[in-house]
Amino acid sequence: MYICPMHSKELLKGSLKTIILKMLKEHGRMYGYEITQKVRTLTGDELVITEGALYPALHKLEADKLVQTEQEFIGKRVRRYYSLTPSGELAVEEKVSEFESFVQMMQLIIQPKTSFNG
Amino acid sequence: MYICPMHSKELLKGSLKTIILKMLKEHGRMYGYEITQKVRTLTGDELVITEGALYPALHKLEADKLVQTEQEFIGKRVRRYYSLTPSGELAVEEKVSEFESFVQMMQLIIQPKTSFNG
DNA sequence: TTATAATACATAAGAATATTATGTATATTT
DNA sequence: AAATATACATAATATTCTTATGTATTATAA
Repeated sequence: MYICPMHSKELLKGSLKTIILKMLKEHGRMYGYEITQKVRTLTGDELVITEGALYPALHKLEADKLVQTEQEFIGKRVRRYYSLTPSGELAVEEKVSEFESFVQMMQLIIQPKTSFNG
Repeated sequence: MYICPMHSKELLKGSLKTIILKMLKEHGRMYGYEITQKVRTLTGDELVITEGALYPALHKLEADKLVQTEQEFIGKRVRRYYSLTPSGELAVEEKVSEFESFVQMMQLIIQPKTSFNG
């Protein structure tokens, strides 16, 4: 299985943790694979988070105590659930508003106001 | 002179070339330092492009033939003007619409539609 | 007039974060 | 039985920033 994701993956850089935290905020506890699938369906298969990006990001968030984990066994298969810590709850809001600020700044550059269509 | 830029510089990653190309598109030919200053004033000192990011990005764009340069001397000081090549003209549109697609995808994640406020 | 700040370029070391590839193993579908 | 999907993980590599440093000219303020 290999699906070509969005054209510019570069833009994902710096937004992945925001995405993960927001998904956990919205859906409560989730496991890694579940996050990638939810993001895919949410974005109509446009945004595909690779495992090589996802798991290191989750581990980093855990090391930073923004998420906490609990293991479960589904049959013999291990599943690692992630959920927000109190710090994580705060971090989501920060990250999301940072992103929104950034988009607003980008709009200033991308959609410059002229005397005609300003 | 050292001004603290936006909180999350991570987000810049992947957008810098888009910014540069769009600035050249809007303002015609520009030199590096001019780009940083224009971006700063445009964004109310929020987005500060550092030299260590700017010049390598410009050199990369030149190597990729998206921009072309001409040197000028202002007194004894060299100034290197950049402008879009035909490929660069195409690339701006691509990059900008990629960015806009990305933002739309992020909105799907960040502002999920509920049955109440959807 | 002289020190400081602004202008204007450049590059190197290091950090962060992604891609791509690989590995392991279980469960489900064809 | 084979292929695909589920579910984790990590290593090598690439990209792209930050931070720091370097050089040099011009303008401004003390």
